[in-house]
Amino acid sequence: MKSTDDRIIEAAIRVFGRDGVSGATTREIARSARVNEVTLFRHFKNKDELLRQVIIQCSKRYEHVFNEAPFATPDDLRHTVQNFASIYAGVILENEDFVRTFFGELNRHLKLCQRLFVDSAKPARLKFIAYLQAAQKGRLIRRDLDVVTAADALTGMLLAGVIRRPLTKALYPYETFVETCVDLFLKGIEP
Amino acid sequence: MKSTDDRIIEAAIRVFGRDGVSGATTREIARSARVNEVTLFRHFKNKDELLRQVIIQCSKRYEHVFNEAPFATPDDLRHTVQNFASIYAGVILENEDFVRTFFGELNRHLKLCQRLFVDSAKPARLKFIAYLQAAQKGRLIRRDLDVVTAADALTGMLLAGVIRRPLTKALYPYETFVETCVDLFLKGIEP
DNA sequence: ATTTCATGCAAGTACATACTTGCATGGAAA
DNA sequence: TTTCCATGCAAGTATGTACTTGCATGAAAT
Repeated sequence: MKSTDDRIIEAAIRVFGRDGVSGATTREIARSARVNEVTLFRHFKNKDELLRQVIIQCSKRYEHVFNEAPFATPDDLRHTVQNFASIYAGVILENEDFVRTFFGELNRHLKLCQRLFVDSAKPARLKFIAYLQAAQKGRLIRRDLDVVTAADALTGMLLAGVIRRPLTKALYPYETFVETCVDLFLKGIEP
Repeated sequence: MKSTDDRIIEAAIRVFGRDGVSGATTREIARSARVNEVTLFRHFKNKDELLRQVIIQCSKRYEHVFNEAPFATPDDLRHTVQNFASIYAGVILENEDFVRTFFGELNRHLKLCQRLFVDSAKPARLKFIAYLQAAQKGRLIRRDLDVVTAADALTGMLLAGVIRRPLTKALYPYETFVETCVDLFLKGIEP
């Protein structure tokens, strides 16, 4: 049995993702959580506080997924990149609407978005970059490449694929797109 | 001397970009256009109609930029890709807030966003893809690559770079990121 | 000189939304 | 059994926002 807090947060995630932050109403969130609107305000001081808790909750979740799934396979660069890309793509695809909405809110909620998108993925990002740097020392990646920027270029492709998905899903499935991105990246970093 | 219509649309572009679609108020748009709020409603039936006109106006602008700037240089793949990337990056970077906001609105205004992001860039996109296909026939690009998806991967990197910019600009300037993307892409498509 | 027209301004309407208060209820803990 | 405590419900407040109406004004067209 889920706690009322959790039900409200789950509902808020759905409604924020669907209607946007200022488009989401406390009434609709409460309705979606099957809870009286008053109960919502008994659990969360106000809409802003609810938003904060939603972000904190989601950040923890993302961080957990990133940290639980080991992606680095020693001596197998291709495999490592594929794993990393697949985990990263998986997380954002599962939270497609939510992710899209909050990138749209970047200017209006910079701090929260930083926690949501940067802090939660930081350990995994650093681990991936460290792996690339090691591979670069081992001559598996060309020396003239800035692997930090390159890593962000990879996640950027995957992110854009999700954000644009409603515009492109008639053209190709997202999985195909991810494959091409990984393919491009791997060929692109070769010496 | 700019027409009142134009002043209102310019203001709406700014305010929509800054405050989001449902966050933007007609009062604030009017204020920003230095026009009485009543005047705004005399020129545009309602907020939705103003939104439509804003999108139409911006689409035309983007389309114009894409069509005016010739990027294809025969027999110089690198140059062509660089040109295309630089034009594409230029347009979205100049409209950073607006672009971010409306990608966040993709689910809620699919049709308008399609016009804004897909239709306006369609001719340029097709031209670029045709160029890549020709280069692929000329053995400048590896045969196993799906150039359509690859082209979208390139624009995806550039787009994500802009959308994430408030989160990354402390790390590297956008221009550096664009260079790395083009570099990765060019190496990635080589036979 | 007269008319036309775009605009400003003051005021107001209707509605939605965030948030509050007071009371009733039912189930779990004491 | 009694006491809590979380919740529901009805009602209400305060504010913001889209949008309207009526009138005044000044500049340009006739």
